[in-house]
Amino acid sequence: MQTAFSPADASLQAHIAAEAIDPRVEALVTELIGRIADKWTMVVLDVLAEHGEMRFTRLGELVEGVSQKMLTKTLRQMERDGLVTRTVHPVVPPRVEYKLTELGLGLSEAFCGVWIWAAQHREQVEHARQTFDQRVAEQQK
Amino acid sequence: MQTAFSPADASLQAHIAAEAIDPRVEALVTELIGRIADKWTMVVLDVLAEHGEMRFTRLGELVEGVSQKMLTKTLRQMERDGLVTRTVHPVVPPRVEYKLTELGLGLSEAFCGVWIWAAQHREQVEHARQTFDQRVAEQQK
DNA sequence: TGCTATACGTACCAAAAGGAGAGTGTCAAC
DNA sequence: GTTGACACTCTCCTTTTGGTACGTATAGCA
Repeated sequence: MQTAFSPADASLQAHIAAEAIDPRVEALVTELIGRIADKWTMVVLDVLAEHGEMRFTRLGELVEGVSQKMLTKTLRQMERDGLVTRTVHPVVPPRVEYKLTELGLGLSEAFCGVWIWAAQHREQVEHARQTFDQRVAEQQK
Repeated sequence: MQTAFSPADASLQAHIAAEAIDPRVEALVTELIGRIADKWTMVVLDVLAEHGEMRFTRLGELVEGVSQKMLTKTLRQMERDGLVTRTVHPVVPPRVEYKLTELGLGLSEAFCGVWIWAAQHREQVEHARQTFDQRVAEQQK
């Protein structure tokens, strides 16, 4: 066994100082973030935050590149996590509306900081990548 | 072809209003976030932000559950993206120190909001999941 | 009698992620 | 002479992810 280094832990304690330092909190938070921070969830969150209530097909148009399968899966997951509500109108061609809950809206606001950071530092990251790749290429010569 | 809905887009324009509305910006930002927001990168970012400079093995201890393979890969990627610096001391048992750059530090701060949100709303999410699962189970009866 | 639209569900399959475990090189300590 | 520390690297193998394509129900329309 070389995987999973020793369980010495207790990190992150300073993070939310007044909040609980529950031993399982970090694991749960990590899992939550891991689940939320996949590509599609983030984009759907973003589109929904900007356009409000929306139907399935329209969402699929705005979330560029997503397949129907993934959109369905992502929306189900978000519904399960309480981030969106799914309203089915029992009409002839089915009509389903998706909308962010308060919880989802709050998350999208929390993520806003990351979006802004990414937009502002995009060039720096790209430059760093070029430099790194160049260095690696030279070492291999 | 049913995948990838029509390319009607132009979303997110309001996001960083004054900033460029470059057609490729969104794609690049999305890719950047997608890369950054994987499980290990986030945790490494967090641990490094709290403990400062650190060696490989120690990092592996604090990032609970990570395998050496994944830790190496994650760190290489972060180095490539300019988030960490890797300092090799050419001594007998190798000694390598990892440290966040300004860029990495900035990102960890941007992510802080998400951490806080996750910690604060963990119970709500768990409750939503239980409700959802129950509803699904009842529908299948 | 088809045809279309909507919001999926499902079967199949390829690619990627990621864990387990062993190997590597070097030098110092026992 | 062998063991151990460190920071990996490599191979093998399983699991997960995600894309493609097709199926489905219903009713209005031509």
